[in-house]
Parts: sequence; structure tokens; C-alpha cells
Amino acid sequence: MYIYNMPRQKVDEKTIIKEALKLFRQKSYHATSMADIAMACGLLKGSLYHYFHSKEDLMIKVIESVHTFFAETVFTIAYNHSLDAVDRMDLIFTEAEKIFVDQESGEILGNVGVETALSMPEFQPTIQAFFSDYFKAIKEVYRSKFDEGMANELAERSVSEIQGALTLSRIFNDEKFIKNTHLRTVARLRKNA
Amino acid sequence: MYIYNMPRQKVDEKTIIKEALKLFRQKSYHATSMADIAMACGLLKGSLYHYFHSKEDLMIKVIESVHTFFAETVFTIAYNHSLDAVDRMDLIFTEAEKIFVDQESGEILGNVGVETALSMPEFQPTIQAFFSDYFKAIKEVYRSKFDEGMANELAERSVSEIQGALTLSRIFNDEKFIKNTHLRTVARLRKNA
Amino acid sequence: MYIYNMPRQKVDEKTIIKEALKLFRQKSYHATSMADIAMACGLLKGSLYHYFHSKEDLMIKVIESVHTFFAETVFTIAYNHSLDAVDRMDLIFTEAEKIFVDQESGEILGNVGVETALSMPEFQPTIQAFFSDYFKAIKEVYRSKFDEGMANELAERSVSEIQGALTLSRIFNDEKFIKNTHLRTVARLRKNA
Amino acid sequence: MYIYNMPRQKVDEKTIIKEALKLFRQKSYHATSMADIAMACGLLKGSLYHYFHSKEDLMIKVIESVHTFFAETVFTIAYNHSLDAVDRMDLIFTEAEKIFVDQESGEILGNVGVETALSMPEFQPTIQAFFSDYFKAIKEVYRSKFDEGMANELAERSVSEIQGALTLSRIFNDEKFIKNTHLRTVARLRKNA
DNA sequence: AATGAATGAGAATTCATTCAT
DNA sequence: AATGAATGAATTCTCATTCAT
Repeated sequence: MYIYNMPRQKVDEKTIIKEALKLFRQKSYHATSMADIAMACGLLKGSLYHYFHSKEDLMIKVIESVHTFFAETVFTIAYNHSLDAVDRMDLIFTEAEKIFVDQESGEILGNVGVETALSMPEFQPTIQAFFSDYFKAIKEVYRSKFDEGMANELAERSVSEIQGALTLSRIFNDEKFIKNTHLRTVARLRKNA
Repeated sequence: MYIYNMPRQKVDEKTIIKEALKLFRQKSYHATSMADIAMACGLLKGSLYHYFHSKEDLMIKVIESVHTFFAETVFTIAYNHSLDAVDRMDLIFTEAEKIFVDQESGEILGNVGVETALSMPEFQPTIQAFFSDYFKAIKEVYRSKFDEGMANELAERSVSEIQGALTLSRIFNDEKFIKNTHLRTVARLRKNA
Repeated sequence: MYIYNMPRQKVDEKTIIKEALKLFRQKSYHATSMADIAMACGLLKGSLYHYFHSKEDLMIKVIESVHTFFAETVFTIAYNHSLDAVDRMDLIFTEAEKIFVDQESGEILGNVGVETALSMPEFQPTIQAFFSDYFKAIKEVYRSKFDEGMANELAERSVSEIQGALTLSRIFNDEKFIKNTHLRTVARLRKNA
Repeated sequence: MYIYNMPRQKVDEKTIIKEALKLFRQKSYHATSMADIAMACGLLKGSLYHYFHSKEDLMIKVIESVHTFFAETVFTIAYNHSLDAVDRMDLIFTEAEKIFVDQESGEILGNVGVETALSMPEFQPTIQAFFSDYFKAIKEVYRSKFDEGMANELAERSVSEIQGALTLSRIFNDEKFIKNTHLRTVARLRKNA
């Protein structure tokens, strides 16, 4: 609620991106207004334009920030060859799940992303960039145990499965889908050792 | 494009649902206006309210119509025990792909559905009902070859994989994801015979 | 003032154009809001978009309506060769003055037009079209007494003088500038008979 | 275009007035934002308020600066009785044209002024003061050859004609209107010698 | 003097919905 | 059944202005 003459808030770009991400995840891009985001930051809506040219610009930066966060905390694991493949895969899922479940840094590329991309094609490249990196990371893990062609196929399949499991987890409000995918994927990799 | 004095179409509930489905798929629920839908039907937006109480009501009926259509053309295959499991699975994918790819009757439950459900929780039960039936059908096929527990697990996994593949197909504008999932799923089932 | 549940107003495009013209004249294009115009019509601002795509669209139609009105009531006099040149010139001024002074149908092409055209070049052709017709009409009158070249020069000069007199009349809130121009122009033409 | 870290300009009131004048002329008062002006000066918009209380205040000072500039470079010629009337008139036009055409010091009193005055009556006195001096100067020239009444009439007419020619020059993007007015006015004066 | 963050009011525009005809 | 005019609330975005640092 806005209180007249409230003390001037100080925020920064990061805070706004974080709050926007939270809301876009909860309510989708289209159903979240700039006023919603501003209020979550303790600002008035006009103030957001100090940081971002437009809602679209903000969305792009939200997507990029999720991408960066994934790159740093998840994808990077795939390239750590001091761990064996099974451990890397396990860790990747563990870290990704934290993010998926987390209210703060949650993932939006899959579900929010797709629907948003339908109406706003300008988001597509940014979303594609994320999934390309995702795919590359998963493939890197499989390459420790499989040839190029097989690693490719398995990576494509795993990313699909994870993405679908996330969808189902949201639809049924039940994390079991993503958790089961985790267990199954790691188990299969171990068996194939 | 609106054409002035365009020939008055014969419209009925079905036509409107079909046109709405097309638009929701193309542009998402939120980015499609009642005026868009009306125009596609050769009506003015006020006229839509003779058929549907609200945009939400229309969306619910769109989802239900997709559900019915899937039940009749896809899920039913799973229960046709005159075909063997591999053939049923193959046919299910073949039919489903037709729908996914088709501009007219296309699927919206996964991608559009999720994002919509986020902002409009009233859609969730309808969407869940669809996926429950989907899951049951796939499981029915696996039951021909596997025990309850295994069939369950495999069905959960397949539905996830299909759903994720659809997401990726849309993001990358490339049907290979859903096609590869088709091939892999049938191949695995055949091997396990 | 908006009164809740006020009876639905009925207006038409012409009414809106007339009210918009009045306001654009009084307050300039930029300082007149769509809400101002709507209120003057007894509508809410959203309703204007039923008739006009945008404020720009409305402005274009306002300009065109002034042009049409001038063509019908003023320029047409120039081509009525049953009157002699002096009478035609006199009548042209008399009719134009009515319009310039009139709150309802007032002229906006010169003063409002120029400044508006600076920030919105899309208005320029419409405004130029008006002045071209204006010039042609005045020249037609001079042609009864002068050769082509002289008529051209005199017309250019008269249109300039009228336009400038209008500017000064507005700046000093004094109709004498335009009235004196009327008298001088007719007197000169009579002398040259 | 804003260039990041652009070299800090030496700004003072005069610079700001000059830049504001340029922009008001190009885009009109209403379509020019304080941010536009600040950017043109290499400042941020908040900084303008160290020099001017408000945008209106700035506009007033812009108008006054044009007035002063005209007084010093144009009107003063009228009172230089060491030149004959024709030469003074010619020189007045020559100097005024330089200003009208010039991007830097250009005239705004007529076109921008009128429209602005409509929405902001507080500018009216300042604009009237300018035209009064303009009128007095032109009349002074005519007084060398005509009696009080005639000089009055001719001055009124000349100022109107110049002002209208400026309007037309802007509308048609063609300097011929103001140039022709120059030639005609001087020629008439010479003939009447 | 200058910044840059924030304000708050108001702009144009969109849109689901209503309803008299 | 269909229209088309109107609503009213919401939305994105702009902008003059303020002010602590």
C-alpha cells in the first residue's frame, strides 16, 4: 500500500530484476504489471523507467539474469572434470532443483518463457541462448561415458525430460515430477558406467 | 485484417472455439483479445457474449474441447488391445503429432496452459484432468509389458519427455524434438519386448 | 464532471471532430488530452477510440474537416464568376472571418498547424494541401484583373498577410489585424480596377 | 543521441537558453522535454533546475533572449537615420532573415509562440512585447516617407506579411515566402520614394 | 554545481464487458 | 442473434519537479 510522503526508497537494478522475476514466475509476464513490480520494490511505477526503458527491456534482463545465474551455479558443474560423470549429473540436478523450487531465483525460461515467446518473438533468441547452454552442459556430462552421437541424443532427451517434468510439477503443484527425473537420470547414468 | 462487409460467416460455438484455439496457440491467452477472436469469426466482439459468459469461460471450453479431441483420437488408441503395445505407442505418437503440428486443432495444454494457469488458477483443474488422462493412456500401453510400478514410472517419464519436447520444439521452431522423442520411445519399447 | 451511471451518451464522429477542433484551437494540440475531448463530448476517454485509432488520427480528421469546410464555404466563392473580383474577394474575407472568429468551426491550420507540424511531420501534407487550395482560390480572384505572374505574386502576398494577421490577432487578442487586412485587400483590388 | 561519459560541457544560463531555443524551434515547446534540453547541454535534467525554476521560466527567458537579440541586431537598424529608409528596410530584412533561417538563434515568437501562448497565457505579455517593438521599428522606417497614419497602416501590414510568410515558409519548407516578402517590401518602398 | 534516484500526476491506449436497439 | 456504442478500469509510459548526497 502506498503511504503518502513515504521515505524515499533506494533500490538497485538487481533488486528490481529479482522482484520482477518472482512476480513473472508467480503470475506470468502478461499478468504482471509494472505497478506490481514497482510496489514489490517499494517504488512507484514511474520510477522503474529510471532503470529500464520498457517492460520488455526488463523482461529481457530478467531472462539474462536467470541465464547467468544458471551458468554460474549449474552449467559450470558440467565442466568440472575433477568429478566423475555421475556426481556431476547428480550435482547439476541438485543445484537446478534448488533454483526451480526457490521463490527468489526461480526458473522461468521454460514455462513462462515459451508462452511469452509466442506473443513476443523478440524474447526468443534470449530464451534459445539459455537452452543451448543447458543442452551443451548436459551433453558434456554424457560425453564422459558416450560417444558424440549418443551424448547428443541423451542430452536432448534429458533436457526435454527435465523441462517436461517442470511443467508437470507446476501443473500438479507437485515436485515429485522433477525429483523423479533427477533420480532416474542419475540411476541410468550409474548403471551405464 | 478486418475486411469491411466481409460475408457473414455461419458461426456457432464450435467455430468460435476453433478460432479461439488457433489464436491462443499463436499468440497466447493474454495477448489474444476478444476482438481478435470475434474478428476471426466474422463477428463483433460484443456478439461473443451470446455464446460465452466471459473470456475465461471461453478458455475453459477451448481446453475442454482439446481434451475431448485428444480423448477421442489419441487416448482411445491405448485401450485398443487388438493392437500390440509397440503399434499402439507408435500410433499414439503419430496421432498426437498431427495435432501438435496442426494449426487448427493444435495442442495448448502444455505451454499455453502452464503460463495461463499461473495467472488464472481456475484453469488448473481442467488442465490437470487432461494430463491425468494422458498419463493413464500411456501407462495402459506400458502395462502390456511391465508391472504396475514400472509402467507408472515409464508413463510419468514419457509424458514428461513429450511435454518437454513440445516446449523445445516451440522454442527452437523445430519439430525434431518431438519427432525424436517419438522414435526413441517406440524403439525402447520394441527393444524391451 | 463524470457522474456515475450517467445515461449513455450518443455522439457521432462529427460531434467529436467539432469538439476536438474547439479544444485544439483553444489549448493547442499538445495541451489537449483525449480525456478533455471526451469530456466535452460527454464520453469517457476510452470511448473515443471507437471512432478514431489515435489522437493523431483524430487530428488529421479535424484538419481535413476544416479544409472541407473552407473549400465549401470560402474557396468556392473564388470560382463564382457571376460575381466580380472585388465582390468575390470581399465575400471570401467575410466568410473566412466568420470562421476565424467562430468558436465552433474556427481555423487551426495556420497557428496550431504550424507548431503541431513541427513535432508531428505526419501532419504536414494535410496542412500543405489546405494552403495550396487557399492559394489557388485567392489567385483565381486576382486572375480576373491581372496576368498569371502578377496574380501569383499577389496571391502569395495576400495569403501571407492573412495568415500573419491571424497570428497577430491571436497574440494581441484583437481582431483588428484580420479586419484591417480585409479592408486593405479589398480596397487595393478596387483601386486597381 | 546521448553519449555515455560525454565530455562535461561548460554550461551556463546562456548555453542552456541557446540549446532550449534550438529544440523549441525544432520540436515545439510541448514536444521538447527538460531531459531533451539537459541532454543537449550535457547535463542531467535535474541540473537544469539550478538555473531555472521551471520549464515555463526557461521558456520565458528563451523568448526574452530572442527579443533582446532582435532588438540589438534588427530593430536598432530602424533608428539609424544615417541610412535612408530603403536601405534600412533592406537591412532589417537581411538581418532578420539570417535569424529566421539560422538554426542557432532562430525565431520562435511567431509560430511556436502563438501555439504556446494558447495553452500558456502567461507567455502572452512577453510575446506581445516582442511584437510591439517589432511593429515600432518597422513603423519608424515608414515614418521617413509617410505620415503617422499611413506609417502605422503600412507597418501593421508588413509585420503581418512577414509573420505569415514565415508560417508558410515553415509549412512548405521553402524559404521563398520570406524572401519574396523581403523583395516586395523593399521594392514598394523604393517606388514610393 | 551537479547528480541520480524518486515522485506523482497524467498521458495515450487497450480491453473485457454491458446493453439498448 | 447480432450490432455497435459506451463503459471503466487497468496498462504502459512520460515528464516536470524535488531533493539528499
